Amino acid sequence: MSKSAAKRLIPSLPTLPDLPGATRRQQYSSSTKRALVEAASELFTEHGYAATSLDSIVAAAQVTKGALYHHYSGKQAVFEAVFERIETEAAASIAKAVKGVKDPWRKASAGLRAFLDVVQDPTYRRVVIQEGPAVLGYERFREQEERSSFAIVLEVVNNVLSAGPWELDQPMIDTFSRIFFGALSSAGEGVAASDDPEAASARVEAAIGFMLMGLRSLVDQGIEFVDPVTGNSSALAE
Amino acid sequence: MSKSAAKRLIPSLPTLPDLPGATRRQQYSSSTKRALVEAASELFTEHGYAATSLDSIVAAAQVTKGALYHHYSGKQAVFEAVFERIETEAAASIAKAVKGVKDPWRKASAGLRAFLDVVQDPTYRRVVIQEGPAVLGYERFREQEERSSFAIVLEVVNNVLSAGPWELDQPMIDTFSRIFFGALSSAGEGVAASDDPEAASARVEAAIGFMLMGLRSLVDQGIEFVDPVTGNSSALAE
DNA sequence: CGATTTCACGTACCGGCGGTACGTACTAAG
DNA sequence: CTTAGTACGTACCGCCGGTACGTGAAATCG
Repeated sequence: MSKSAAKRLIPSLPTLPDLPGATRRQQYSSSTKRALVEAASELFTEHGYAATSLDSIVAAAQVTKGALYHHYSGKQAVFEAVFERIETEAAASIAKAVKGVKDPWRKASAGLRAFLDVVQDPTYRRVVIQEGPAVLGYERFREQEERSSFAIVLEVVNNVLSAGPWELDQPMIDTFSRIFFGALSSAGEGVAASDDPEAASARVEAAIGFMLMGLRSLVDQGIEFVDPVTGNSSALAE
Repeated sequence: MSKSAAKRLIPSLPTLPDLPGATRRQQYSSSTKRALVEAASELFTEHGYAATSLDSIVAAAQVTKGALYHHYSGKQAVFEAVFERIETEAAASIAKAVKGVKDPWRKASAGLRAFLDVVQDPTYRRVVIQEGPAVLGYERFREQEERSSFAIVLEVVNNVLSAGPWELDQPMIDTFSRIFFGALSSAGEGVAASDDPEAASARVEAAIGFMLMGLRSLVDQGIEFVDPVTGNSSALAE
C-alpha cells in the first residue's frame, strides 16, 4: 500500500480571521496552534494532564499528531502553551483591577478581589494551581508565575510596605510577597472548593483585610521592623 | 513451555524483625509493603511520579509486579501510601514541637519553625507539595492534609485567635487557618528553593512574626472584627 | 500428621499512549 | 514554471500500567 493521500483534514477551510498582515501559511499555522491550545485547554481542565491523550487533543482540534508535533515538541510543550495563556490572561485581569488605584491599601484590596475572581476559573485552578507544579516541575512553574501573577502581587505588596516607615530590602519584600501570594492561592482554593463561594470569598476578604489592618496598626504606632538577616532595624521615618 | 518456577525471589529471607505477635505470612507481607513504599518513596522523590515506572519500583524493592499488585490496587495507591507516610511523619514532627507550649503566640512561633524544617525535606516537597495535588486530585489531597498537618495549623491558629477578644465561628477560623497554611507552604517552598535557606528561614519567621504582631496589636487595641457573613461584630471582651 | 484451603507472591501477555520517521500537498520566491 | 521550504498526514515503535493466571509455602482443619 502506498502511504496514501495526505490531504488536509479540513477541506472546507474555515474563516481565517487571524492576523490580516500575515501570509496564508502563517494564518494556517497560527490558527492550527490556536485550535490545539484551545482543545488541550478544555481537555486538560476536564480530565487532567495525565488522563488526556494526544490523540484526543488532536481529534478535538481536527488535526493529526503530525501537526501537533510540527508546532510543539511534545505533550508537555502543549501544556506549557496552555499554562502560559491562562497565566497571562489571569495576570492581565488582575493588573487591570489594580491599575489606577492610588492608595496602597485600597489597591491591595482591589487586587485581592480580582485574584479571588481569577481563582474561580476551573481552567486556572486545574492547569495552574493543581497540575502546574507537577507537570512543569517546580522550577519552571516558579519562573512562569514570577513573570505574571506573582509580579503583580509583588508590586502591590511593595506599595503597601512602602507606606510604612520601614526600609525593606528586596529579599524581605520578596518574602512578604511570597507569604501573601501563598495565602491568596490557598484561600482562593478554599473559596473555589466551598459550596458557598460568595460567603467564602467574603470571609477571605475580611480575614486578609484584617491582617492588613494589623500591619497598618503597626505602621501607625511606628513599630520598627528588625530584619533578621541584615540586622537593620528600620526606625521611624523622620 | 511451562510457566516455570515461581520461587521466592529472595531465598535468603532477611531478618524479619517486624511485629513479633504476627504470623510469618503477615511478617512477609508487611515487610514487602515496607520495601515497596521505601523504594517508591526514593524514586518518586528523585524522578517524580510520572517518570517512575512500576518496573523500577519493584526492581528496587526486590520484588515483582505481582507482589505490588497484590498489596496495592495500582501505581496511584502506592503513591498514596508514600504520601500518607510522609504526611504522618511531618504532622508528628510539628505536633511534637508545639506540644506543651502554652502561650499561643509562642506556640505559633514554635509551629512555624517546625513547619519550615519539615518543608526542607525533599521527599515532603516533591511528594506532598509538588505532586500531591496532581496525582491524588485536589479533593483527596485536601482530605489527607486536613487530617494531618493542616489540623495542627488549625489548632494553633485557633489558640491564637481565641486569645483575642473575638468570638469567631468555625468557618471564619477555618478561613484564617487556610490563609496561614497557604502562607506557610508558599514561604516554606521559598525557603527550600533559596540558596541560603538559613537566611530565608529567618526572613520568613520575621515576616510571619511581624504579621502576628499586627494581629496582636489589634487585640491590644480592642479592635472589633466584623464577620462579613454573619454580620456579627464581635465587641470587646469586657 | 495428612489433606485442603488460603495467601503471597511470580510470569506472561495485552492495549494504549507518547514519540518518531518519513512521505506528501500546498505555498511563497525567483 | 521551477524550486525550495513549510505544514501538515500516516504508519509504526517501544515503553509502561494493568490483567490473567499459575505456583509453592504457610495456615487450617479433621
